Amino acid sequence: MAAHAGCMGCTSPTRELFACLLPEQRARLASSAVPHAYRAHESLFHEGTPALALHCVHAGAVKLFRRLYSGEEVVVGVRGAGDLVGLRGVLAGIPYATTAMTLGPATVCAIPGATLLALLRENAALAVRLLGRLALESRQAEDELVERAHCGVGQRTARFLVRWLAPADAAACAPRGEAAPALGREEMARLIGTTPESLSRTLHAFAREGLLALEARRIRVLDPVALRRRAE
Amino acid sequence: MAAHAGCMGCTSPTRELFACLLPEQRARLASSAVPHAYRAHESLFHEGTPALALHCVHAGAVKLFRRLYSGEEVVVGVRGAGDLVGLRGVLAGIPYATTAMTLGPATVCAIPGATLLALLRENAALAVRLLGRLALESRQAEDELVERAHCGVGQRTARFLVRWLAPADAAACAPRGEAAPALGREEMARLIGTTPESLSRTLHAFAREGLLALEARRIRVLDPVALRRRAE
DNA sequence: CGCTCCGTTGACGTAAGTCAAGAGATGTGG
DNA sequence: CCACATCTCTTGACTTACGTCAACGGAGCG
Repeated sequence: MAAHAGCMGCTSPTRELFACLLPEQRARLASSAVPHAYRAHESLFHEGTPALALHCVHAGAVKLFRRLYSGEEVVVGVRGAGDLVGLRGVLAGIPYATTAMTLGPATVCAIPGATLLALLRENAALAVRLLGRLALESRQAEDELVERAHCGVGQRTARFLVRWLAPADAAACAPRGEAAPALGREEMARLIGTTPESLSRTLHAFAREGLLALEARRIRVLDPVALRRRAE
Repeated sequence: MAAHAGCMGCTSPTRELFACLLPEQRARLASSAVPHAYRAHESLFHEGTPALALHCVHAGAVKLFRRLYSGEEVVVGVRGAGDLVGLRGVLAGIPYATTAMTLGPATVCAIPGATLLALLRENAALAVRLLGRLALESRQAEDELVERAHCGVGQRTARFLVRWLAPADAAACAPRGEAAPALGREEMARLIGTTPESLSRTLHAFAREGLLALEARRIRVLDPVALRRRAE
């Protein structure tokens, strides 16, 4: 158990989620949930493979994407500390629809699907909470769709930067304090749903307007208010 | 009960979903699930309002959309016979994120959220099935996102026509046999995520290639194979 | 007959992807 | 420490797919 102190850390932003467990159940969860420190660009699971585990992101960030026949990857979402990854597949008993890959160093707990389903059968409150999470997941996908459909690259970029660099709700979640990993242009572009070239132009346009400072690999926000307004 | 024969019809494509109910439970469902015949362009519920009921589409088609500040609507999905609408809001206890509106005449059952949640508490099997549906909903949104992100208007149009006009799985679901309602260009364009002008051009391009015949308000598929290939 | 509405078509504008070349970085071996 | 190779980023020129605007045409209807 002591060995899994880190995993109870895993349940830290997720603590509320598992707060409804009985001590015995919590122990069971702790003993089978295996926390793992990933390095950058490691994958948690692959599109199309059976959903064996639910992943709780403790620290770091994870991108979810599908690979098209053409080989290019379409990112459908990014998850950070406190988020669950792979919930849908586990709950519905269907294969993962996306590949999950860390964007930087990350700590992630893997909760075996069987364990989760067992807990879920015993504890209705947990079921309700997970349901809420699944609903959130569905909503996020929809939001993402609307955003891509309607917003231009500029707006999407601004929105991304706000979410990525701003510990907006830093007040609430302490572990989010960690600096977001510096991304390459290629990767950042994919997360936003554009190309490195277009991203570069957009970024420099923002810099010219005094919103950002571009230094080496680092992006510093100079005018958060204007940036947020740009994100609408 | 006899009055609700139509509603057990409502559970017809959905029959499998509610097959797990005990007779007593099924009776309870039947007595509170109210089937209603909608006319074209009536709304089932509105974005932002509390999710009071789960809607089962018995016949017809329903579009789900959000309205932007600008006033334009973004369609995030279309549901047909056998599909559930509004599941997410009811299960998660959050307001509807979209407005649901019939595309043509439609028969839809409204199951009060309270009734559903009560049944759900008693019947774990039902919970699991609904969960699967919610997972499906989440996946559909993701699919839609990938499609919009990657495919051009031509491909999306072809894909839409295949889904809309082809009783592809007509074998399985009999009630789907009904002709899809003829849509105006404006509406069809929105469903595809484009403009009436672009749609018109695309449609006529398809017609020139011999894939379609455009007669008055009706679109007839001349070469289903080629059309499907065009949809990838 | 003339109205309005919808669909069609053309001309044009624009955002963003593509291609290609250059400019910094970063790293490696001599 | 420099020379060289590699890689990422940036920039410019070009292309393309669509959206936008506007005019036109036909169908339905009073």
